[in-house]
Amino acid sequence: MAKFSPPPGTADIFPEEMPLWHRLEDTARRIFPLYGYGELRTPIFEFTDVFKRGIGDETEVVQKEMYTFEDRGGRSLTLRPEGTAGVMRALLNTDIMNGNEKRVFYIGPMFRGERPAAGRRRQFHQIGVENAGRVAPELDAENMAMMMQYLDELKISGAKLLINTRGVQADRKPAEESLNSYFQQHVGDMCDDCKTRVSRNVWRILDCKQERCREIVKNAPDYVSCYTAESRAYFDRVCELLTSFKVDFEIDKQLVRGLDYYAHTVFEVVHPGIGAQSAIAGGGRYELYLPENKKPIVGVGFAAGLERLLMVQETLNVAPPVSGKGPVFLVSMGTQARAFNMKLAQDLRSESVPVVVEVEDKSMKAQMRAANRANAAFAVICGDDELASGKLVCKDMQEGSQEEISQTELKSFLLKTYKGV
RNA sequence: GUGGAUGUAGCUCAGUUGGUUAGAGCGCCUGGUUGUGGCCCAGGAGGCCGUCGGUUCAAAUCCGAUCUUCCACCCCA
Repeated sequence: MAKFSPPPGTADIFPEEMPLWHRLEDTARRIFPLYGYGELRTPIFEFTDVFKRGIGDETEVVQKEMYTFEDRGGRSLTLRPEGTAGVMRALLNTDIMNGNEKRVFYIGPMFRGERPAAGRRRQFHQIGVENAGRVAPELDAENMAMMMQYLDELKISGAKLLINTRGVQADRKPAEESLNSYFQQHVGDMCDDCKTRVSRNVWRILDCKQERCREIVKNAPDYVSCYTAESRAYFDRVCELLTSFKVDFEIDKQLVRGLDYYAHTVFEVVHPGIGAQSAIAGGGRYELYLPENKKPIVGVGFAAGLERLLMVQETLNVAPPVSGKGPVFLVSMGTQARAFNMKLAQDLRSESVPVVVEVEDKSMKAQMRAANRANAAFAVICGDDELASGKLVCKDMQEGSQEEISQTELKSFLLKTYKGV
């Protein structure tokens, strides 16, 4: 039991739940190409510097959540805690830095050494999208529209899109100063965490959950007014476009995201009812520096947490995908019949008909029970009589009716019902 | 990393103020006359009561430690 449980924060995903996962993945593979995106697979671990530089040395993720280890050559490697940095590392091998746009998406596990809780795992799974190489409000808006279409296809209703702007690097200094001087005045009334945030990272104070801090945040200065007119126009354009796409959104000035590389638009999709971790997808525009890269890579993208999407689908009672027709269950009475059935099974499988055979010498009753449990569509019975007459008994498990049928007739019947041939 | 709950058969859970061979439902297995499932009936298998240590004549039940799971915080998807 406990002895055989997987490491904390990880989980085995069994065949029974796989259809739900495949729906998330298949939908991504169907929707994202409509916008010109292709799937990219990058390694699950990278050189540690890719994340240190890419995500930001100061971030919580990098400081205390990474699974870092040395390989035999003494290189420092890290299990990827997010997708963007690795994707950009891969795209650097293309001509992305010359203003060429790249559109890719990825699906896979991420690793963060946090304490597990509702919607938070140490190995979790994300589907993410990156549009790299160009800067344009059109791309930001399109990215969010695509994300919302994806969620819509997954029947995720009641999700709220929150957006905000972080401006560009030059905007942040004046904005930070204005926030700083305000919070300095209220330091005494803030929670312990926020007291240190005043000097370390004022932005974090904006999304503190403590009641007393929220009161203070309410009257915080409008830092966006410190941005340049250009940055504000960029954001306004993004909002206009979203409106014209009929994508509902809400501007949330308290939305700040934890990774250093964000610039301009940031956004998050939240859904109530899955616990404290209500963000099911999030992203934004970024300027990302990789080791030995003087110029940042620009792009816009988002990632959705698959476990959280599944949680939402569960609370919304989204119907599970309809499963296909159950298999053909071959019932054998006697060893000769079983040998016959084993061969027949191979023959049918080579024609893509799903077949299950009982290999132990069990009673007919037991085999029929097994057929029922396997959700078989048909049970085909073979015993001494059938071997002698050359006619098998085929029972429709749904109808309960059965008939004698020759092997060749059976085969063409099954091909027709399973493949429509 | 901090805090709060939790841990008994494959699953969901009972187990009274510590007292003999630890229970139920579901699931599983075998039967209910010769080779027919789902319903019903009967029987059966399956637990060192998370682990280690302590208190006691006696511990699933009390105490401690540890681990797991769950939830919250920090942070994020």
